[in-house]
Amino acid sequence: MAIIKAQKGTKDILPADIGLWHFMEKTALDIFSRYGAKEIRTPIFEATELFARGVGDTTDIVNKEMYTFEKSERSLTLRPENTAGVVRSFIENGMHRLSAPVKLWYKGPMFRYERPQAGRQRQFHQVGVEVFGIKQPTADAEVIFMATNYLKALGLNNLSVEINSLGCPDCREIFKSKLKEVLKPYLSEMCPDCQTRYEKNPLRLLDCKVPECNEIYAKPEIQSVIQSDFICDDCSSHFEELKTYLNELKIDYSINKLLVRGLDYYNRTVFEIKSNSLGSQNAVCGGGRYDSLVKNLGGEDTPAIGFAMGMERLAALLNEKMEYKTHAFVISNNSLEAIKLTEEVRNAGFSCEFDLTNKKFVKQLEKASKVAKYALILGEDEIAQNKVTVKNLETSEQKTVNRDSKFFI
RNA sequence: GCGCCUGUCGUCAAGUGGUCAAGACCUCGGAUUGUGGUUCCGAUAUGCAUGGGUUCGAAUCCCAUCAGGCGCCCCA
Repeated sequence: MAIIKAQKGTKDILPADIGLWHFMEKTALDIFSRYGAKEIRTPIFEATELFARGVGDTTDIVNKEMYTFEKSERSLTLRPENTAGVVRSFIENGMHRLSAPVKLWYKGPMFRYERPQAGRQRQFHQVGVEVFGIKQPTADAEVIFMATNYLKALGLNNLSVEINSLGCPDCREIFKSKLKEVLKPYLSEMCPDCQTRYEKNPLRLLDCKVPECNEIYAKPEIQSVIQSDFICDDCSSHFEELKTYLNELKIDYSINKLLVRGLDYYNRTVFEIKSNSLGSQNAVCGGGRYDSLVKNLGGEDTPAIGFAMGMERLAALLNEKMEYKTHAFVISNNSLEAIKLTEEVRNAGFSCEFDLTNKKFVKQLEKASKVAKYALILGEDEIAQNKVTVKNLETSEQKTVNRDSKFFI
């Protein structure tokens, strides 16, 4: 009979890798807590409309990548990202009445119907942070600190931070129309993708990889528009203040004027953190400010900023195996005594196992050396004297001690 | 949705039309009569993703399907 396999783009996280995931999750709790962030867990599925209104119905994520299904005449969707869900919960639970800022973090699976490739799955995991209620750039800085400190705590150093400001809706519209105007004469020479982007999201034109397009965009009159500081005075001073904080705190970053991001809700600050050892899906973190999303979803007008990180991509960079070893393995040909001692050690708070099949001494020791740090040898002599021989399986040191002493620590 | 590549034991892998489909690791059994990870012996694919086709003969050639990898698009 044919076996049933995991679905395309989904993966098991096996015991051999789970240590790494526990490490990422524990570090998230540890680091984000230092900033006063609290974990929130929202449902895996939400009303489809939440994503259409929240993420934006012109985005690819909403247009072609959602897992949507009908149940009891409702249209439901497996969350493709978690900002919309967290915002929904923020509004629904009246969190705007909590003392600002409200700092939330989350981790969990997300679902996007895409062609899988390196660093991209259909079910993948994100860990992210959202900070609500602060319009000042101090929040932008703090969110970027949270991201960089988390990555540092994981032991990831060779990552580059890129930032940009998209401006507010007003100044962005002016920039968009300027850009479209200067590009209009070349529209017919651009690649088909760029022609649709020209209408849909002109800002995205700029990081096209087709050589012909790049030639066009390299023209002086177009570069002068791209490189111009189009953002208004308020947006500009917000961005300058953020840069001051990053400079003073010695965060290594660069400004990428082409950094746009694909979700509709961003304004002002956007940022990405990239690795150069991940192939083409190289962003481990993406985030930005979304000051109008809470209001657009029906809540009180509340500024907000956040980020999300792809945990599979982090795991790919953290290639160390963190396999758990059992603390102790009891070796004895007396099953009853082995059970008793094993339970004693477990009750003292340590992981412990014994050979359930009562194999020969040598086999038990061999098994112990594979799975445990210590062997607790309980032979005829030890039982008779109420003792146990404790052997360190890495150093081979061993000593025989009284059974009731704290030998296992 | 598009392009390129791949699919042999749990894992890595040899084999490119004609002996019983190498080998290694893992796993399991045994030997060495209480000391392993670093000894020795043995077991483990009538099967080469699946379904068709070509051929006297196919894991090896062809087609389709499925799955995987990489890239485009997009994104974490």
